[in-house]
Amino acid sequence: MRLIKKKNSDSEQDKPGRKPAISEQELMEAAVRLVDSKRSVSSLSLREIAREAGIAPNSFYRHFRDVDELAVALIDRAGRVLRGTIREARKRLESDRGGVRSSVEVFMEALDDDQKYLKILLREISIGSDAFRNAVDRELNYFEEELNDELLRIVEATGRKIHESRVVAKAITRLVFTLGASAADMDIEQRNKLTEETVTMVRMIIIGANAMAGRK
Amino acid sequence: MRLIKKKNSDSEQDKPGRKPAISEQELMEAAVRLVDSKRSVSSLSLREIAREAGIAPNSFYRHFRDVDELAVALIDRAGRVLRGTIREARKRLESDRGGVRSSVEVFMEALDDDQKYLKILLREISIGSDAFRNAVDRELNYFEEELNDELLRIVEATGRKIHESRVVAKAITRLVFTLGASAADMDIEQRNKLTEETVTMVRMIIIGANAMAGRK
DNA sequence: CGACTGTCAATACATATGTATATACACTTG
DNA sequence: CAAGTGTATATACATATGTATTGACAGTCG
Repeated sequence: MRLIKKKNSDSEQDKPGRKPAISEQELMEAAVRLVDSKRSVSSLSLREIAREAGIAPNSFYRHFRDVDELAVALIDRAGRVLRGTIREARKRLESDRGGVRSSVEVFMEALDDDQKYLKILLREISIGSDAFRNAVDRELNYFEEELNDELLRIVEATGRKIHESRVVAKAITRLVFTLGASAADMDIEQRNKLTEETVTMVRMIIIGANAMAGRK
Repeated sequence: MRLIKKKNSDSEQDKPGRKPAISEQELMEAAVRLVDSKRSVSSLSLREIAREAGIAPNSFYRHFRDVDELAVALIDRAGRVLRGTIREARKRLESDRGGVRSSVEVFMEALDDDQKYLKILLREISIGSDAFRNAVDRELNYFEEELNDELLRIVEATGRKIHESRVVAKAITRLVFTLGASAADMDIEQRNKLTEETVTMVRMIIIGANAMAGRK
């Protein structure tokens, strides 16, 4: 006998009889709330999410066909957040010296900022449905491509050479993502240490790639 | 009204009234059989595993308290396989030139050899209970340490210097594991390409670390 | 106004899960 | 042989899950 009605006029309303007491957004947030260090999105049950969101189990279907569909939507959202992060990191990468550190820092900070979204993306790489994995893969490749572009730009700008820029981009991407994922549950101190290490690793790769280009 | 009895006299028998129609081994294998590209060990249900193993659900308890306990046992087993792989890779790493490639190859081959075990370890890093994650972490650190030892040995032997060998070991470990995990579901051609890339990446890191040590 | 439409809740059901209890069997040991 | 022990089974139960059905309500449009 619930008579509570909740209006949300902040999103688009186009169709006729439309009165969403809850939005996809809110459902996604409910799911995010349930994802902690030991639970993956795809392991959540429909009823669980509905419960957390305060709606009847069946109402879930009005918004998503599946939990998986919700999950993909989450990844897409995380992707958007990530792109913002990339844009920021790119800016800071312009100069070679010091650029690496602050780029990595941007990424690590993003783990806190838009909090869970990025964490989720990082962690759920290995699990979940095909659709899910594909969504994550898309984001990873996007990151890789962006990084590659940036490397090529730097090469052109500085006149320095680089060996197999695509492989360099891939190595850096995988490393940063992997380490970022494990950083998600760390305290500040540990994370700072990890950030330092990551910076060193990235430098090693870049310097190594330069050296290999030189020798050739 | 099952009267089928299965004897297995191949394992140890110490306690008095002992007649395990099924062994922990077989239970673990049943679980492995159920783990495909989209299912993690920890997502399997007790009943599912029991069904696959051909025993009653309750019989599961005679061997493991939990599915998680089974999972940890699996990781331990994977660890043992991994250590064998490391030992092999180490041998081939002795010489710097060509050693990297064949070491990486050993690792990639191990993905097929003892098949699922390594795959499972690689994939389940991000999911599962704390006990599970700890078990995986232990193996990762072990690998890292071994690699570090080897790097130091090479440094001493060749007189070449290396910058922050621990970080180098960590970078290589994470990279190889991450890429190995994604290689698990690839066809031969793709995997060969990935192996090449991985070799290049590892070389970049080592050369970069050498260069950084030189500059210092 | 009345018809329509999209959103939600309530109820219900078949199925799956973890586990408690009780029991049958086989083997060891005295 | 009788007792004890470990292994396995069958049955049962409370609970959780995905989803089908039905109906209530609020907005929109004619």
